[in-house]
Amino acid sequence: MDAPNQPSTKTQKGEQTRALILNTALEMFRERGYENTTMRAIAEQARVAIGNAYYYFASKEYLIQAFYDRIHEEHLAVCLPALEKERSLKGRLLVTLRLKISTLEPYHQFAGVLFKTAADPRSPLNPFSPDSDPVRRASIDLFDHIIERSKVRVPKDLRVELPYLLWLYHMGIILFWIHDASLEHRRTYRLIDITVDLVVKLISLASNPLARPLRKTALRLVAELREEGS
Amino acid sequence: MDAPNQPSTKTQKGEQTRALILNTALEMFRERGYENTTMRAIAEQARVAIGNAYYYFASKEYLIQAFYDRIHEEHLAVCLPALEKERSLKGRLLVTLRLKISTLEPYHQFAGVLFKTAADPRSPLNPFSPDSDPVRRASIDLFDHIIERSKVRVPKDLRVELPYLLWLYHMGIILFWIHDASLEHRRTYRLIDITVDLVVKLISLASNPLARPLRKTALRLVAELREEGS
DNA sequence: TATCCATCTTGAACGTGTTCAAAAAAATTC
DNA sequence: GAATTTTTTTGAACACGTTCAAGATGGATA
Repeated sequence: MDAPNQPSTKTQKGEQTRALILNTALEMFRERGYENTTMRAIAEQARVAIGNAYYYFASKEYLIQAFYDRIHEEHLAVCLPALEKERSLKGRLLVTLRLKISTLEPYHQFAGVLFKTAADPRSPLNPFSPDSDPVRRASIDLFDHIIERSKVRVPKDLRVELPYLLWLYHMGIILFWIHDASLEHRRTYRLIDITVDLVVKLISLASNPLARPLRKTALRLVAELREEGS
Repeated sequence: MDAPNQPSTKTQKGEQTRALILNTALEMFRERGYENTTMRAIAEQARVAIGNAYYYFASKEYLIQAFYDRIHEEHLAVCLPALEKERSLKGRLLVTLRLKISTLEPYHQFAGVLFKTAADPRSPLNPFSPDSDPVRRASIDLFDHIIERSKVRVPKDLRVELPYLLWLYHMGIILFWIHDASLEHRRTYRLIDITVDLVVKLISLASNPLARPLRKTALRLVAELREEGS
């Protein structure tokens, strides 16, 4: 059995074929959308037998998993340099979220399917599922980095949970963007502006010593909800 | 063209066939799950041609739409009587949410698919889509009724938005329940207990005259997000 | 070089959701 | 009650995602 995200390719040639299929698929998804791109069409375009696509990707959905990985890479590539110039938490969050949306931009119509499958608790694409673990961790790490190198100081208990909470918040923004039919997704950018402001103020409030009991209660709730099973 | 929720049945016999197919489908969904129930199997069990099922339900997904309607009816049937004995907002919310979860109980494994398709912005099953309008309205009305006949007094501006906000909150609870793998979904019931308490306190806080500016800002944000398009 | 074996590739075949032209049944009109 | 129109019912046919037994490839071993 292979590790979920380490596809079964032991050869350089295999790696090439895998990349070829994935690139072809993503390009076609971007151009025609997910539903309108058949596995047969992908295989044909990549000049490969249909069974071969299934050798590298267990199902059509698994191509989306690979999409997650790529989006995260692209986002990092533009986001990290931009973050160098920002020290305030507010500025850092703004930059990160705006660039996330612009990175996703070419895939907007495709993104619907993305969250459709992601919402199924039994789907491997569910952002909370084990299969998504690596990307999720990497994504949460980015928010950790955002806080770490900003000027804000937050209490330890909150500091620990904050990256995860910000990641959740950022998922909420993406969910909104998916449903956002406004021109150039202006409403999403507006939502980012407004809520980043709110979030930063809220963090500031929650960091106040007077808010300690309330913060403890809230964090206990969060911790409980994150627990698994039983 | 037919109204989305008024299925194309002009005859009493048609209505019967429609009901037969729907009942057969829901029973099979409950017993074997959604994916494991094929349209062919439904048609066979209902002793009907497969094309006939498609005459009444545009797609397999539309059977879920009908499921929404039925769940809401069943919920009302147990909820309204129980609400007669409760006058506090807290008690009324607790009763409503607990009974909602217990009504959904038999369909837990099926519910995953439900939200999977519901999350797709282009799907007619999206709770925000026009096709879902009637059920959504009815569901929001229930929360209106909960507030109206409780003892609480809230400012007009909040009062107007509150049913919708509580409906959103209740959707969040259902989302959690879908992912809840704990025994008898204890964690969901616990979440209800904790968050109902929070929500009631929050409403109380927000109703305080001192909170007026903050409340206005928050409500403006909500109103803006509810807006459609452009 | 010849043999071997893991890796990669193939495409026919299966079951699925869905469509549609045609037939049957029922309702309406004359 | 016959003719006509509307509504309902039928099932073969289509395209899709997916599976799998069989074959091809190419590097390691002898």
